[in-house]
Order: sequence, then C-alpha cells, then structure tokens
Amino acid sequence: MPPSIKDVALRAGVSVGTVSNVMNKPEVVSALTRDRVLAAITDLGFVRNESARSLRVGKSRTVGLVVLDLGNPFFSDLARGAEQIADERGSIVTLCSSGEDSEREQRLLIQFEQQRVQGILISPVRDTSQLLEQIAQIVKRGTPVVLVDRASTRLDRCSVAVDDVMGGRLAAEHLLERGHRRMIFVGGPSTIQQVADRQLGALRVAACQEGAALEVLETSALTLAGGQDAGRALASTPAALRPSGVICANDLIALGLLQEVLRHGVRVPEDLSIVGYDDIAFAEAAVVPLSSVRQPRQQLGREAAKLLLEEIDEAETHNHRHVVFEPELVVRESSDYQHRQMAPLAATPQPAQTDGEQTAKFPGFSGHTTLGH
Amino acid sequence: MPPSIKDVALRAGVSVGTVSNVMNKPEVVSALTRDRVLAAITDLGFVRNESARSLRVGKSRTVGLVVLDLGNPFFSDLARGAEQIADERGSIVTLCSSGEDSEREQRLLIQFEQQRVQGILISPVRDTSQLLEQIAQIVKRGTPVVLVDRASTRLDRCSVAVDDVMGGRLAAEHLLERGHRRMIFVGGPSTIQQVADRQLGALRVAACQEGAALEVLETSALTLAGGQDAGRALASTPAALRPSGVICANDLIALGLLQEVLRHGVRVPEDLSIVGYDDIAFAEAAVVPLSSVRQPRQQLGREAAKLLLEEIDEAETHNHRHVVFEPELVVRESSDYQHRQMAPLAATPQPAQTDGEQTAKFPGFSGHTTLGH
DNA sequence: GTCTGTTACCAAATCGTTTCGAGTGCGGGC
DNA sequence: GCCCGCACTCGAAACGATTTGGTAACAGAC
Repeated sequence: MPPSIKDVALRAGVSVGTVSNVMNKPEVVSALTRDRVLAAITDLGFVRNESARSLRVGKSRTVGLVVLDLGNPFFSDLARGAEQIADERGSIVTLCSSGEDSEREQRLLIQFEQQRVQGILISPVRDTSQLLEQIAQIVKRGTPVVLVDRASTRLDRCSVAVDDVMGGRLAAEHLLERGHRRMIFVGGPSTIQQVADRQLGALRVAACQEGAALEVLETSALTLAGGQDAGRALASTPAALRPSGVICANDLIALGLLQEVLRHGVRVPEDLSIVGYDDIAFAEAAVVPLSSVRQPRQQLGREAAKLLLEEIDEAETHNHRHVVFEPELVVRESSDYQHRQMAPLAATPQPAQTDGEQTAKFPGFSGHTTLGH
Repeated sequence: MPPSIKDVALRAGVSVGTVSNVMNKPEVVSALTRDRVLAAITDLGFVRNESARSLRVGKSRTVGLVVLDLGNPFFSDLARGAEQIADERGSIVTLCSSGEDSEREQRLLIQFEQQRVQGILISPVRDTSQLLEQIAQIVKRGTPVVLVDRASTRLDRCSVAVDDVMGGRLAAEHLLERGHRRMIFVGGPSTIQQVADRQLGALRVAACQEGAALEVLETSALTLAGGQDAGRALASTPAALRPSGVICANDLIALGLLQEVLRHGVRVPEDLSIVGYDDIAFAEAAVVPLSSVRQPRQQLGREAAKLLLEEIDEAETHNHRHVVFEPELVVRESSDYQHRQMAPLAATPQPAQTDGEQTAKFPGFSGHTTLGH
C-alpha cells in the first residue's frame, strides 16, 4: 500500500536501481537525476522498507539489548551508554527487559535472532547451562553476543563486568573497619550471579576476621519491595539478636530496607549501618544518604557496545576480550556514625536562617569519602 | 549463511510451502510430515527470518515506543505497562528514548516507520507543528500513532493522558491550604506540554487566591541535576525573599531540589514545603518523604498499548478515543509541617529500642493523605 | 465406474530492496 | 573514421518468507 521504490522510479522516469543508488551511493548518480528522484520521493512520501533492505543485505541495523530490570536506574543508565555508542554508528538499540525471568529472556533472544539483529548485548538472568547453550547456538549461527555486567567465565565471549567479588569485599571491609562484627547480606535470588559474587566477596572478608559473622537474608527480587520485606524482617528481630551492619545486593534493596527499618524506629546508622550497591542517583538523595558501592554504569554500557560493534566489524579476525571495571566504595551517612557526629564541626557556612538543630540534622549531606579507587 | 526455509524443505523432503505451513498453520499438515519438518528444523538450527516474513506480510510484529527520558522511573514504569499488554498479543516493544531532543525524536519516528512497525506510541517532546505534521504523514501512510501522556487537542489521534492542569491545581491548592502564599513553580523547559499544563493549573489557583503569588523558575531539563541547580538558586536567595512553597514539575526535579536546599541548611518543610509530581517509587524514600501528585504510571502504558492494538485490529472502523486519568495528591512530610509535628502522637507502636528522638524524626513515614480522588 | 469432496501437498508468484553485469552515449586521441 | 574510456543508467537476479491456485490420492455415494 505505501509507495515502493518502484513507484518512485516510475514517477522520476528512472529505473529502480537508480533510485536505490540515490539513497545509498548518491555520488554515482548525476545531480540532475538525483534531484528528480529526490523530488519524486518527497512527492510520494516514500519511506524505505527496512525489512526488504535487511532481507537483501542479510543483516538489520539494530542491536538488541536485554537487561534484567528496566525499573532499576542502574540498567537505564547502562542502556543509555550503549545507545550512545550505537547511535554514533547509525545503529539503533532495541531495548527489552527480561524482568529477571528466564523464560522471557529466552523468548527475547529468539526474537532478536529472528530479526537478524547485528548483535546482542545481554545481562543474563542466570548462568544456566540452558542459556549458555542457547547463546552458543546463536553465536554459531552468526550473531555476536556480548555479556554485560558479567564476566563470562564459562563461555568464550566478549564481556564487560564490574568486579562484584571486590565490591562485596569493599562493603564488608568498610563495615568491619567501622567496628561491626555481626553483619548480614541482603539480596537475591542468589541464582543471579551478581548477587552471588557480591555475597561471596563479603563472606570471604568476614571469614578472615576473628569474631566476625555474616548472615545471609535472601530476597525474592532486587527491588524496593524486596528491600522493604527484608527491612520488616530485620526490624522485627530483637535488637540484641540483630546484626549491626547490612550489605545490600543493590541500591533498590538498600533503599527499601532503609525506609522500612526507619519506619519501625530503628536508627540508621546508630542502630544499623547500611551499605548499598550500584550508587544510583537516588542513593545520595535517600532518607539517610546511602553508602554504596559505585559502578561505572554508563561506561559499562558504552564499553559493551564498543566491544560488540568491534566484533561485528572485524568478523573473523576478532579476539574476545573481557573488560572488568573496579567498583569504588562511596561512604555516606548510612554507614558512617563518626562522619555524622563530627559533621557539625566540618559543616559548610550556613545561610542566616539556619539554626543549630538543622545543621545537626543534615550534617555532611554532601560529603562523601571514597575508598578503593 | 544461516539455513533458510528452503534448506529445511530439502532436508525434510517437502516443499517450502509445507514448511511454512508447519510454522503458521500446523493443523493443515499431517502429523507425520510435521514431525519430519520439525526434526529438520532442529537439526539445522533453523531460525525464521523475520525480515522476510514482514516483507511479505507487509507488517512487522513490533510496536515502537518513544519516551522522553529513560532515566526517569515514570517512563520505565509506563514502558512496563505497555510491554505487558503488547506481550499478551505477541507483539514486542521497541523502546527508545528521545532524551527530550526533538531531532532525535524525529529520527526515531522515521526509523520506526521504515521498520514498518505495527504502530507507534509516543510521548512527544513538544507539540511543534513540525512534529504534528510528521505524525499526520505517518498516520496517513498507514501506521497508527497513539499519543502517550498527552491529550491530543490539535491532532485527531487516540491518546492517553493524565490531567496535568488538575495536577498542578491539586498541588497549588494543597500549599494554599497549608497557609503558603508565596509559591514557586520549578520545572522546564516549558516547551514540554506537561510542564506547561502543570504550571498553568498551579497559576490558575494562585490567581484566584487573594494575596497569593506564584513565581516560575525554569530549569533546563526534568532531571535530578536540573532540580539541584534550582535548589542552589533557591537556597542562595535570602530567606525573607524566598517563597515558602515549591511545586515541582516532576519528582526528579523535586528530589534534586530537596537534596540541595537541605544541604544549604534550608529546613523542609519548616522553611520550605515541596510538592513533587509523578510519585515515583523513590519519592517515598527520600531524605524527607516527598509529597507528590501521583499518576497511574503503569496503567497509562497499558491503556495506551490497548488503544493502539485496538486501532491496529479494527483498522478502518476505528474511532479515536481520548483517555484522561485523574491524578491524586499524596501528602507526605515534605509539605506537611502539622503532620510532622503531630506525628509522635499518632505514631504506631515502636519496637523496644526506639527512643523519643527517633520517633520525632521519622514520624508518619508510612502515612500519607490522599486528596482529590 | 464416474463423480464429488476431502486431505495433504506442491510450485510459482510475490513482497521491496540491493547488487551487478551489461548497455548507452559522448568526448577525445590517433 | 575508429576505438577507448568514462560517466551514467538500466534490467534482472537474488534475499527468504507467505500465499494462492492447482493437483494427486483416496474415500464414499450413486
């Protein structure tokens, strides 16, 4: 129904091949006919049919991106990074969320392959051998896949990741240093590799420290709601039995947990110190500014897209690479009692209308200490 | 390079038409040959070429969704709603962010049309006649478009929206009721219709109230950073000259602003009351729990997708509809001094370790009042 | 034994591009 | 006057699926 290249050719009095050339290699067609063709295109409102094009060429112009959870700002930042790079190359990113659902993930991969995307970026729900097998098949059939937010150990693919074990370690070391001995790791499901790694890093540190203990509280999802559930559980534990330091698998968990324990009268950081993970933009603006293990979110996406495009271009000569970023700990009030107590001394000059109570209440809101690197 | 339907046919000893039938109308082919074909498909690792399919059929199986800003949880919630409905119909959603950039928006629309998407959902950057013209063209050529988060007044299309004028009104009325007379609306760019409408609603209310004034502070974008800039500007204004009530165009602005004014020693809500817009999940978990005008985010996306799919199915007999939701005001601590002061009395039973200071600090954290309906 | 209807399959046309070998003029060198 | 090369343009063959009209085989009715 919409006009095709043939209609354009007819109207401009040229062959279809020439119309195609006008669009793809304008330099080989004379200025005169080029203008005639362009005029015909606008007259008819011709819109090139991308399906036909990619059928003929064998590849589309899009890359697929599957993330765990679109509701998590971590992933929207990551997506933005990837989009940025793809855009520079004229590719467009088809963004989909698996919602931490393996079946949906599987379906999305199939759809991407059917669409003959140039390549696929995926942050997998979990490393089931089923998924690995599926990816291996896809790659074998010619569609490059890059693993995002995951070091591919069992699979010979490009990958970008942040050292999650190190991140877990940073968080645990920080709490130990602040004097905490009873700690708890909150997050889940632990089938998600990131969760497992962060937990592992924290456990290792705790195991090395005399008298330290790290419990684990598994949540059903890495969401605000999951954190709230955990927060209720924690708040209803008698104070004497409760850990004093919490390491959360991500910031959504941490924010939900923070909110819920406060609501039940637990003080943060006095009664309970909390460290999150990701350092999403909202962490700093939380009820109690949240300490968090920062990941280079956009950069992660950019690097992943670069690797993928590289692999697409190089084709056969390509060598797989694994890029691993190092996380850094950002200390804010939620885990920094001293910081909080000392803050009034270090407070920046206050406007006139400020009174003492106020400066005592939001001290060092802006300040944060960076450990690691 | 990847096996085609032809290879499958060859291997199964049938014609290509039969292979096609196995995939699309399994009931017309005998069980025996069906199994042979299916076996051939798995043996060869055949993956159907969606480009060829949609070329032949004339339509793809995807719908396009253009949102203003992926970093804003409002839109990821909206996207999730749309995805949910599309999924039920077997369509997949291609999600792209215009980043509040009109040119990018234009490019995305072109790309969607080239891909012959089934339809397009768009929350437009602004109502330029250029955009309206582009949309009109797209529709004329046969791709339905539904406007999201916008009542299409100047364009005869389906649309879903929330009554932004009413939302602005709710926010302003609330502040007036709490005794504020000097108010300020923070948001921008005002070329975004939503921003303009919310501002209009607030202005109207202020204009009707004796002695009330509403200034406007325009930000460059509806982001945390935009809010922070505004917050600094506000904090550096001498207290005597400063408005006492702030209405923000969205929650990101509000959260950024909140964070920054607190940091400069301005008390919320004592010195400054703040009302946000959207009621994203993070609003409740903010430094000071944020009052906000709530929008039915997921529902907005679901309804939009429904309208679009309806239009796709009905084709010619379709009547355009405009669905307008009503926002509701959620009052929390950021604009509720009384609420805050009275809270200790109304506090829920506290666990043993809670002390008075604590309950005074986070009173009624969970409680919120709903006005409007 | 013919006719009708059903079931299961095939072959060819078709969708809208890109690509490529094959013209067609035309100007210039000899 | 002939030939060569250059600059354009043309036409037809793909790409891989769906669709459609047609045929073959067979069963049952008469």
